[in-house]
Amino acid sequence: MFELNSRDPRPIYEQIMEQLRKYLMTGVISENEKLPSVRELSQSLTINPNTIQRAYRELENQGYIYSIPGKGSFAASRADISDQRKAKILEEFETSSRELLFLGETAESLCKKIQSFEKDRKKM
Amino acid sequence: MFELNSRDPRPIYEQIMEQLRKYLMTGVISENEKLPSVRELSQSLTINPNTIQRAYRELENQGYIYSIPGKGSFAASRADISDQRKAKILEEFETSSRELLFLGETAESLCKKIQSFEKDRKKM
DNA sequence: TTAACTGTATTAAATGTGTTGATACAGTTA
DNA sequence: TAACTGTATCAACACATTTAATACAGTTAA
Repeated sequence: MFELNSRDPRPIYEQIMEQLRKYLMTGVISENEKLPSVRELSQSLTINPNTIQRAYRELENQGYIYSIPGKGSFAASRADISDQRKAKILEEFETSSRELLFLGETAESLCKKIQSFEKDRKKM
Repeated sequence: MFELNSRDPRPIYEQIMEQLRKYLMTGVISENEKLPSVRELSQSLTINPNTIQRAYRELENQGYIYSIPGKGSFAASRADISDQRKAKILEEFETSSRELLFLGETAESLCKKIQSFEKDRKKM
């Protein structure tokens, strides 16, 4: 389910966070679904449990997952994702949009891309 | 002109890169305009010249600026920005757009934002 | 030509972050 | 009770970032 890319310069815990977000968005993981345990995932990826723990802790802070001691970690509902996290994504959206416009992309071409992203979502 | 934010967790050289890109996009710095020299900027920011040098080196690799030994560093034209850099920005745009759609934003609301960004540009 | 600028390169040391490893404690479940 | 869960802590190591001190070469103006 989870995979690591040794060429990726980002920290391992960030790679895991990104993959889990992606699985949530694409429906590979559903709301309230149980995630692999810290130890289980650390064994299957051959990395230290502390690294998984860090990824899970930050994902919980951002509202993507919730953990119950003794039971496990679970995917949260998208309504639980923190406003702080949403604000950060909006900022990335604004920054990249403005730079693409600066580079010559038109508003129309960017809007078309967004509409095609939306179509991808509806296929699920 | 340039400022550092000690609360910003990003490396200093990245903060400088982001500010220069922003100044280029907003027209604060024009094409072929001379930038502060490595030593000058390092003194005004009270940081090591090597850190400025690194920011300038990477900005040059991405095509945002060009340097002439003995003369100085200058803002490049937007046409010189590397395709690799453009591809990276497009990727950030796609990632943030898809996640915002997942979080409930509509394609229409995102397109409206882009159109307002475009209006901001035309005011310059 | 000299002096004072420019960019660039190199090496070493200090610091912070990411990661590992080992260990421990408490709650849950069969 | 045994085997799971999450969580916490500490020490050690690797690596990236930053500083510091120099050095060299091209440009420019006095």
